[in-house]
Amino acid sequence: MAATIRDIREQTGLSLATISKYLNGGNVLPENREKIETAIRDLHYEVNEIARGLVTNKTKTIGMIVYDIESMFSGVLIRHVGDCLRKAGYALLVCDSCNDEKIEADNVRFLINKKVEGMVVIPVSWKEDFLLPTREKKIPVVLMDRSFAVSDFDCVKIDNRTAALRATNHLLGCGHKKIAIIASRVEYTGWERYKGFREAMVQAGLSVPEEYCRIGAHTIEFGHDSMLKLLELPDRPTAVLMTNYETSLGAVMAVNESGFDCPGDISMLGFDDLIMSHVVKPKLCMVVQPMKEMCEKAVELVLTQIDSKEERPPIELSMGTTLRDGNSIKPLQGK
Amino acid sequence: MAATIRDIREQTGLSLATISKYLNGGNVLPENREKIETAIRDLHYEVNEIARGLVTNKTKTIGMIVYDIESMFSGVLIRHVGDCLRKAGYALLVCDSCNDEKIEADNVRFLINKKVEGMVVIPVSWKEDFLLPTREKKIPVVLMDRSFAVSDFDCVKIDNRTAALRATNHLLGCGHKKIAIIASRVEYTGWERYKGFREAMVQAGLSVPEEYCRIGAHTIEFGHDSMLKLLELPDRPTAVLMTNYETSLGAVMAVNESGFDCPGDISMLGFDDLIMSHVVKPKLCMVVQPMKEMCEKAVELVLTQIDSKEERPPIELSMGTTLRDGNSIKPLQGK
DNA sequence: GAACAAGAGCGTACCGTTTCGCGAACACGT
DNA sequence: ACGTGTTCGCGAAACGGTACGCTCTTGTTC
Repeated sequence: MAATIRDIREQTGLSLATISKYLNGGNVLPENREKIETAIRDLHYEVNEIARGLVTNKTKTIGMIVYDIESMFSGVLIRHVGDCLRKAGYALLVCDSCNDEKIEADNVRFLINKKVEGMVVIPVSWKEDFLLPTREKKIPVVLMDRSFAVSDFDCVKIDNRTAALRATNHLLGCGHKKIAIIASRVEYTGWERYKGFREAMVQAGLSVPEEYCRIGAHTIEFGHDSMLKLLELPDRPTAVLMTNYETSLGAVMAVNESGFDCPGDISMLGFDDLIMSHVVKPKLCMVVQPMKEMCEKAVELVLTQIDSKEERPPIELSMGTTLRDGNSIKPLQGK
Repeated sequence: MAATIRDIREQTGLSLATISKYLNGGNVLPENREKIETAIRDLHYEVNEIARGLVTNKTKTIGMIVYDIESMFSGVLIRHVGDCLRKAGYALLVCDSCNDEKIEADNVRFLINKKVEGMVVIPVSWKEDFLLPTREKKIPVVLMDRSFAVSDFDCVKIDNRTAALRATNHLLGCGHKKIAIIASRVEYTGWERYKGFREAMVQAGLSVPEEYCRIGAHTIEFGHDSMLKLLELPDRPTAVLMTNYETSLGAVMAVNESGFDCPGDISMLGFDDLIMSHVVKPKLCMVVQPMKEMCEKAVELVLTQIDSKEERPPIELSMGTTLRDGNSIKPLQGK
């Protein structure tokens, strides 16, 4: 059906090798170049990437595994990573882990089977075991947003500790002392943010009651429940720091449903602005990540790994964050 | 590096043909089956889908083009389509049109170049021109959510007219008479929903002032602006019907920022529930689509098109919707 | 026991590219 | 006129599978 390189040979009288050379940007005589180009036009020829892939052993495809494709956070990352890759001539194969470690491990095998040349992964699991198969096959991997305690993989993320520390300091600066935190237990990210929070509190000479620390799942539900529990405490906190997108969302939900007023009754500071900060009232003060830049870096890392054959130690990129103002924080006359 | 079918031949002493037959589920002698299986285990053999694709001319890949990957609506659809395809042994290549017709057209060409066997498309354009290349190559296409005025493609969507009509009747049933609508101008979907709305109003013997009809872009911004304008009218509507996800989101935003109260000052009825109806206060009453079922149908349609070689007239599937209760509608003592 | 059918295995051509080694043609300086 | 170097083209062998048509075993039936 479709024209092949052989059809071009027929029409031009040249050899396969010459035509192939032309297709790959090699030098051919102007006269032959002409012939080939008209033949391509006449026959509507397009190179068959499958056949090319068979011999070059390259698929020009990168796999991306996201923890939850329904999350807007994933969506934004997918868009930017896809854009960058497209510019570099690569395609993106997206897999959704549905927040499930088993599916995540399946995804890795699936992508290997699809012969992707590299992977960008926002992991669900706490351990890197599920990525082991990529090591066997020497497939470059770049983690995003989340990394592991001891990691052997390239990673692009934000400086979680500092971000949380500064966010907490902001609350402290507004006069808050009774600050609660909602964080995720499972991975490094949540843990680092939690540490940043504790550090700021210790520096301020404040102690944090057990019941102010809600460490749990990375879900809207957990954020929701945690916030409700916090609001029910006899000694309510005056401010809450939510350390990821999902729990921020859930917490906002809970406050809106509870009848409490933000910032009147409780101040809030969230993480990971997406459209959310606009849709909720009042506008949420948030820690925002440079998502586009992170994606550019991630793509850069995975492509350089592909290009250079030598091993190199893993690179961990820590990007800065900014604190975006809102009016979800009430200044307290302190001390 | 990786083991090939030829390595298996070495170890087993069988021929390529026999091994290939085994791999494709053919019958081989139990004794040979045994040999092949141990060889596969020993050598960690995995079939090379690229090579297989070259000869069978099949990639076992479906392309999906979504209008905006940052929209949760897209995310949900991607997840379900991906799930269904995976079960059928197909991979999903996702492309993001960024609400841009030019990018959309590029995406079609890109997917054709990637030799996908079929496409699932949530279009941005109002015309089907950009899909013409798929016709030339005889690549099956299924549209989702949005179709064209005169369409030559399979399509899975909801019964937009009825959905809007019933939603409007619900508002009317609550005693509302001054009902405004925010709809998208561009495609069939928005137009049908608008027609359903008009129909219900006419049936109720009510006229709709010009300034109550906000027909425009399919964006959060348009929803936001429209709602603000409606709230500023000297003769404010008592209820607003938002006919898609983005404008619903924008409208909610606007009300929250404006200081008006919902449902006290204004009642709202939205379209396309995603997590949104929980995160906003009060809980939004919404028209919800059977998204999972729609995806199952879409995949079914595209796969049957692939399997059967004969042409058949396009199938347009119209699914029913349900009206999900909330408390964003204030009952009026009418008449 | 011959005729025949069914089942299994085998060779080999092919899918559409790239790549490698080699040779032809040409230009140049001496 | 000759060696030298450069440029460009060619033939053929991969790459890793599938599939067609043939042969060779078996087992069954009369």
